[in-house]
Amino acid sequence: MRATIRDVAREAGVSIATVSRVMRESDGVRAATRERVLDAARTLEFVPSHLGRQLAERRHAANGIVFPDLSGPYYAEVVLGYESVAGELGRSVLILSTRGRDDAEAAVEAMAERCDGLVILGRTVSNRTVERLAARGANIVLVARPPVGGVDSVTARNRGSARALTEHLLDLGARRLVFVGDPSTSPDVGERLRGVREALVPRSEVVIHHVDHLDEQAGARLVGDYLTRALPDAFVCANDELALGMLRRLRAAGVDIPGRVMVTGWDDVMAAEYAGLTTVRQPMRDLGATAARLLDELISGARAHPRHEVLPTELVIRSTTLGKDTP
Amino acid sequence: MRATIRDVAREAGVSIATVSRVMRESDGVRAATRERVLDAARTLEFVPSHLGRQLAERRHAANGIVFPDLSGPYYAEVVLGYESVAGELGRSVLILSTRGRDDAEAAVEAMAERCDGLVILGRTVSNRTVERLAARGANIVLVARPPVGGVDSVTARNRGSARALTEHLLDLGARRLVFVGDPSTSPDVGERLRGVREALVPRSEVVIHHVDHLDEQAGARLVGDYLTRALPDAFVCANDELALGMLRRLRAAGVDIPGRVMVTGWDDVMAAEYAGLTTVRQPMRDLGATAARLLDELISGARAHPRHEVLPTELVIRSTTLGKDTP
DNA sequence: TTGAAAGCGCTAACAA
DNA sequence: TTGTTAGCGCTTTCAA
Repeated sequence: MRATIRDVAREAGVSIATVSRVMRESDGVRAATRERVLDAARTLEFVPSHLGRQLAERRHAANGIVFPDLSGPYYAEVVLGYESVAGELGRSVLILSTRGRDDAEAAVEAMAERCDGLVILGRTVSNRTVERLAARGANIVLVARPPVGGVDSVTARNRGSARALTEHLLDLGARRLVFVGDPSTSPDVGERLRGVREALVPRSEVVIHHVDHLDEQAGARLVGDYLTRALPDAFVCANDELALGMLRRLRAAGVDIPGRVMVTGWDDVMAAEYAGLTTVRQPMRDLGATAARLLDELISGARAHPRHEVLPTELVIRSTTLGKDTP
Repeated sequence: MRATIRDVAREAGVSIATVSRVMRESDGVRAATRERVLDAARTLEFVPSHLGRQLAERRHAANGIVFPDLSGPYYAEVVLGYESVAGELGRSVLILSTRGRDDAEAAVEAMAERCDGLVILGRTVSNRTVERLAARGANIVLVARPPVGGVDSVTARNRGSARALTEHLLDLGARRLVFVGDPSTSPDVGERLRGVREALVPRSEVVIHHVDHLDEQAGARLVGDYLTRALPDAFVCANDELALGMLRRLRAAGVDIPGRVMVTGWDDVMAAEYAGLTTVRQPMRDLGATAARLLDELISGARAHPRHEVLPTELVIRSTTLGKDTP
């Protein structure tokens, strides 16, 4: 059995209160006494129990982060940015992936019980759940999701860059665009579509091609629909994975890109560079880091009013819209 | 203030023990009583405190996982596989990234205090720390790292596939190989190099090109060294990112691949496919899932003797060793 | 500067 | 079937 505070107290010939003071480095303990306690702790290999401490302090010293998945580079980067800041702030990080979980909402609520606050990415849980948690007093920061009630949020600029991306396509002569992705799958995607629409000029148009999953398979699959009929001037994909999937099939079919059709993605994942994909880069790590800081302010009570941060994004032009096909 | 078990007991007119029984779904409570308690809990919005429960049960119901980084796809996938199994087993998952942390060892030891067991990936902490934790009674599973003492481990087959990969290169006529990566950075890399050596035939040779970081930048950088002098027949890279970085620079310099020089990676990340990179696929998600199961056995005390799992890997041949340069 | 004692919110052994 | 009570390991008044 591991040594407890009482064992140390006995060994050092002091009370448990004194041991507690020494271990917490609170002052008001004579140097000689402190030494005796530290000696005792060392010989007994005493390590204060987090469990006991947390119960007494009624705090977890841990934060949670909820995300749909970690396969794509996007969420992994966000989580990483989050972890690094949370770690610096002395908090442990609990993770929860809702992918393939039918009890996501319950799992998130359970998680909320185990930490002092949590970050929720994208469309992992319903607004109702967010509101219920907030009402219950949980500290919450939403990422890549529009604000709900008085809850903090951090998002990357979608509309403006989608507009810039679209203007780039229009400049190159594109008029018939197909937006690939479902605006209802994520708030981000909805905003991107809005940006595309805002950029339209007379005689240009955008058609939405709905897909359920924003992954390579879906992208590759939908190419078939277009090989038998007319191709648009450009495919504006909701994310890179979708675009990469399309690209592969289009190239395999010998379609000239960007000559015959242009393709764009969103995120600027690592593979995008190798595929020569024009896309929009998001500050993924910063999203996580910013969320961690906002959450810390909430937990430490340094701030009462909600904040909504919007981080900048950047258009990255490559060969799928400009230049020859080989990257 | 949130309701406690005592509030519910008072509201329902029973003792706290009964409330506890109902909340834990332990039987031996009359249906009518249970209903009264559940009603009271509902009206008071009572949610049992994990803190109190954990202290009483002296367990955390949480596992930790320690990794160097999450940027590459490799660790993200392992973590994902881990989280999904741990989640199913009803455990929360704590994460800790050692990247850019100078107090990694201390952070890991602190983490060990907050969970019932932990998984350690690669070379994140020293053997000494692993041994100290094990001696202290911590439940540990090592991933992508050779066994230490009586500690569980899970690794992917490195040597055999490295041998197969090398034989593939030799079959294509390669004789002068350069192994890129530092065997000392990770045990996996050391094993891969060993596999390469085992495959060598008379008049073939392998030279090691040491690099500190196994990322794209490092790969791109070291290409310069070879453009001014003779290229080998093949670059065998310790991972895909390194290979992708080299590939980009080599292609930019107009070097014919695989005609002039062949290139191979390891991991089969998403970008590898777009780059046409010959590589070895690892069951990344499975590594994490297997680790989670082993850890659960340790924690639940279902197993006493250490286990060492080795998962299969698969050679994936693409255009950087076979075929024309365009993927 | 130190100690005694009362919690923190729960579980679990024992008694009724 | 239910209640009483003693912890779990710590923090934190309040007194000395």
